[in-house]
Amino acid sequence: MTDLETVLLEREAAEAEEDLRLAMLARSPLVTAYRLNYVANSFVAGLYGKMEEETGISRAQFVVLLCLSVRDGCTAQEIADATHRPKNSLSRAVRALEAAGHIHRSTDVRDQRRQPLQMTPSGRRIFTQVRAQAEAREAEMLASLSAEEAALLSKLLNRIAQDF
Amino acid sequence: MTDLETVLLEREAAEAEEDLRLAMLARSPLVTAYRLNYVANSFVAGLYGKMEEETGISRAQFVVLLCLSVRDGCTAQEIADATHRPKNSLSRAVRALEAAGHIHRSTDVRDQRRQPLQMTPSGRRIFTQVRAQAEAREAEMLASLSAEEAALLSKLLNRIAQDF
DNA sequence: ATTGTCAAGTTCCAATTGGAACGATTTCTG
DNA sequence: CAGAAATCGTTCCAATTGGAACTTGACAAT
Repeated sequence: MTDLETVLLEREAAEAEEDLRLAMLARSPLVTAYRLNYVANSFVAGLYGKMEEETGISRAQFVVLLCLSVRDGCTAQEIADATHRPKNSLSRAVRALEAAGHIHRSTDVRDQRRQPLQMTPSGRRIFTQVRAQAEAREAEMLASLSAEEAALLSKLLNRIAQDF
Repeated sequence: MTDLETVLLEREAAEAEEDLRLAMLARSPLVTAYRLNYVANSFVAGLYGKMEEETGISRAQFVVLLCLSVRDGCTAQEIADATHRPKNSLSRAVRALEAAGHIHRSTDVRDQRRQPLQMTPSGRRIFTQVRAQAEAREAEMLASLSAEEAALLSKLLNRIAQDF
């Protein structure tokens, strides 16, 4: 087989392979929802595997750190409510983060059921790392858009998220 | 406790509860990615449980039907490539759909490894049902946007999805 | 023809998941 | 104040998941 033939066949294969992918993005029922989920899945697919492997921080653990970065001292229950994640997996994530020394867990003296969580310096260090990875992935994601378009996208998503 | 007090306390509780949720949406690092994933999760969370319970169609099965609705006769491998879903779970979904009589699976005479899939009339019927559910959910999702804004959102997501 | 490589689909299995029940604590109600 | 109801976090366990190995088939190179 000549090089040219090889190239042509590879291109054809690549096109056939991408064909359904692009057809779905272009014409599937639920186009908007499909595109939204497609992009969201692509985002996390690339990210969490690498993150866990390089830093040992799982998806649930990252969510916890992200929440603490916004409101240090919040509880697992509040995180569960805010992110719609099952509280038992958050419980596991909290324990792992605590074991790794990335967060500190205390008991609310007013209400001993509540256990406010706080990032330790080690937690802040690791969060800086994983945030950088995630931000890089976000930048890749938005690379096809201009700054104005990206801002608009974010605004529209925010509007939807408010009561959804 | 008076009714008014009850209402006020409930509102306060609801606000405290939503506080972190809204704070995350407003100020978390990775705002755009966070909002995107939040909306995508909210979309599927409500949908797939109800869908499976009411029609017996799982998420993976829905994906297969959705692909067949765009390209009848495509194979499990093509679906896996197009949707980035592991092929073993698609294999299971295909078997279940076939067992339920919703799809027909043949063997490509040219290449006996390939098994083109086709919706049966029963499959088309059930797909009409689940598509209606999903479209209703999509409509809920987009309810906060005008038609123009929704179209713009879809366009921006499509642009991102093209090479991401 | 034979051998090696690759692709489609399946199966195996270890790990993860999340719903449900639980124990401990607080809050509500009568 | 006593009992009921609700809340926070944990544990249990059945089911799902997806990576990796496997089977079968196609095809290129020799």
